[in-house]
Amino acid sequence: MIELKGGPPNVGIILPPEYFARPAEILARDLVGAVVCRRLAGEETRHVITETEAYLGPHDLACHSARGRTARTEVMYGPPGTLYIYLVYGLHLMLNVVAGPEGIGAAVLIRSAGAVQGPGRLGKELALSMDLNGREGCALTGLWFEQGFKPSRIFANPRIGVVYAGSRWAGRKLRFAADA
DNA sequence: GCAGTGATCATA
DNA sequence: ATGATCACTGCC
Repeated sequence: MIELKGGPPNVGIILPPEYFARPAEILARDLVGAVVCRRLAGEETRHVITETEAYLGPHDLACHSARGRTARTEVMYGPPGTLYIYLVYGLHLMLNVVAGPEGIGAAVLIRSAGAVQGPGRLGKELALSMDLNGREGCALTGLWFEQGFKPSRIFANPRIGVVYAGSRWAGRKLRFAADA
């Protein structure tokens, strides 16, 4: 487990798959302040993650895996650290990482990073494509995560766009954002 | 405020 | 095969 202590921040250390092998609720909180990195055509870009959401598994009615294991949700059941990408509203590709423990179908949605606010815009900024779906987040894939900074303050609020899940789940504070 | 856009999933 | 439903955004 990687821990940020006092002193100079350890930027540039790639988060290994084991890092993601924790409950989504914990992981989502810890990923705020981490860095999402992309390499495309030889160019590397980095954005500090500012907003995430946790999707806990089949018991979480807002989670895709609550509808069972399907062709789309299959990758959520894969190893932690796997990228889960999907299209919403016919337009926007969402970036998620599978959380642990393996096999329960939990993931963390990366909503905002750097100056880019909103998961759809982030998908565009990172030039996501469906062939990243199911791949491990690592340098070879061209999309990975690095250790970043510990935000001074993190807010927890209800997730966006999940009212259909009912108040019990829509109301839970599973969305995490850094102090702006 | 709401139209656009297309994969996905349930119903048949 | 058909139709409703979206982890949203941008322009009215």
